[in-house]
Amino acid sequence: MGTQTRQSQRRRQVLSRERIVEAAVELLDTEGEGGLTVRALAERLSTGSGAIYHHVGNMGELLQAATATVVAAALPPLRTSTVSPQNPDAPRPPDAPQTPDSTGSPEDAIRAVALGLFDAVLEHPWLAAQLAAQLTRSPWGAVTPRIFESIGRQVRALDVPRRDWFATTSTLVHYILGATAQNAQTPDGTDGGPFPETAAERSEFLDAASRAWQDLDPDDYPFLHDIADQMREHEDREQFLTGIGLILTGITAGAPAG
Amino acid sequence: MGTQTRQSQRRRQVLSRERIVEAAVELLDTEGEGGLTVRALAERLSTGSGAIYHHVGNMGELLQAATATVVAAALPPLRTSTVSPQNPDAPRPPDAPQTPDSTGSPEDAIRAVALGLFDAVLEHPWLAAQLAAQLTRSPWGAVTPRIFESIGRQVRALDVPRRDWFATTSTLVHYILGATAQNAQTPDGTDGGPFPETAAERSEFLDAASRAWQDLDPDDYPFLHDIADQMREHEDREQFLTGIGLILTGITAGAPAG
DNA sequence: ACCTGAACACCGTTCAAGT
DNA sequence: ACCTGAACACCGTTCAAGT
Repeated sequence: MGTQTRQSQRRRQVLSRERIVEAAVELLDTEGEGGLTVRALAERLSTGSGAIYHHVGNMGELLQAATATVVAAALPPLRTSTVSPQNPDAPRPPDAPQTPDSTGSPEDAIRAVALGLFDAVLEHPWLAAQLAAQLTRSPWGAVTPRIFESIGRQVRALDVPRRDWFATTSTLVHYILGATAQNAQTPDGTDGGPFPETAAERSEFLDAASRAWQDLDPDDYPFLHDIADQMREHEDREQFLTGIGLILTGITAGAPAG
Repeated sequence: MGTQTRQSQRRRQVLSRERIVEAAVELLDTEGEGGLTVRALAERLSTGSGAIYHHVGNMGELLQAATATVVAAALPPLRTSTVSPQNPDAPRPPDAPQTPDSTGSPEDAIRAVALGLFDAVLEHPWLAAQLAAQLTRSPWGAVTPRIFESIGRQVRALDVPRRDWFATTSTLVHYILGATAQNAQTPDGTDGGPFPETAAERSEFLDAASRAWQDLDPDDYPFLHDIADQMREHEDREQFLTGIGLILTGITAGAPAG
């Protein structure tokens, strides 16, 4: 047990893809979208800029990995951790607690998944733009499948005919991503920079937007003019859940339980 | 009618914000996301890079203006022109199918608005990323209000109680933007570059994605594994309309006509 | 194998200088 | 007022050179 052989705690930890992604997330969280830079990353990891490319290959790939990491942490685990599904001969104790999935309705589980993403975006404002970017850049790869799986399982648990699974899940995922994108609350200030987000600032922000809607020509924008006050007073989270509820109603109304 | 006073067609037209935005759209259309550059723009307009900043002030502002222009062209006019129901100067893509006429039900009008955006994204692949970016950057300003107004008017025409106008419209808009974002069909190739998009390429693309889903560990991704074939065979436009229909069902089921 | 860091080919933006 | 275009302060990425 030499004294100098192990400084693993904090000093010269070997560079790895995992450590780089972790540092990238921290940088994005603290400095904003524009804060993630190969040079900044290298400095934070006490290494040269070129070293990054030995583990990551690409800035886009790094952003994708950072996004995937945060998304995975925000969603329920893929495998229920308590019991291994690979062990069919394991005897079930008669008093075994039911699995977490079976406790609530599928609707509640969908709401939980959606809120997990919603909250992740509040915690990591850069995530909204990244989710959207990833959705447009690699629609079926990268982070989307992870979200699709979490939602789709619950759709399957609803009384949705098999042929509608894909369309139904797509609708939910698209809504969640669209709604989530708008809730980044990163005002316009020339992208990047640390994020605001006190309650007072949010209120001020909505006030300004509401006034802007009210100042629009009522002949061009009669609707916006009408609901400018409704917009100012809306609550993001509540509105988000209302949307989920609307879609769930549409789903179950189309295929009533039988 | 002088011979030399008007060379407005192509030569030394005075630089203007409008002309710059127009050139930006062309550049984005032909060269892809990465093709819009102040230098490229200046060259295309036969001017210096600094001249751009006399009219636009900002790259972000320019992107916003380009997005707003294309979106406005894709949506029905804000004021109904009293006489002619048709819009003669609207540039229609050569193979664009006709959209449902707005003379029908509010539901059909909503579908028409949504399809207008859907088709605009097909025609301008860069639009998907820009819509998403604008949604996250200035959620209530820029292009969102224009879309909100078009959808909201039709929501008002449905039997939705006034207090639900905002939430209902938000839900539709969020879904439309989320679904639209995924339909950019711009594969991963290091953003920018001219876009692909033959039918064969699309099919190949979906095939690869479907195979990728099938190759996932069925213990981690049972749902994706199950619907991989459904994903491959889905038709974007039809799926998009199914989602709209689902939400419309939810809306009318929640507030039945009375 | 892993890392260094100068160098390269780009960006957006500015600004003295021209007309 | 409008435009020019060199210059500035950045980027991401590469690659000979080190260990």
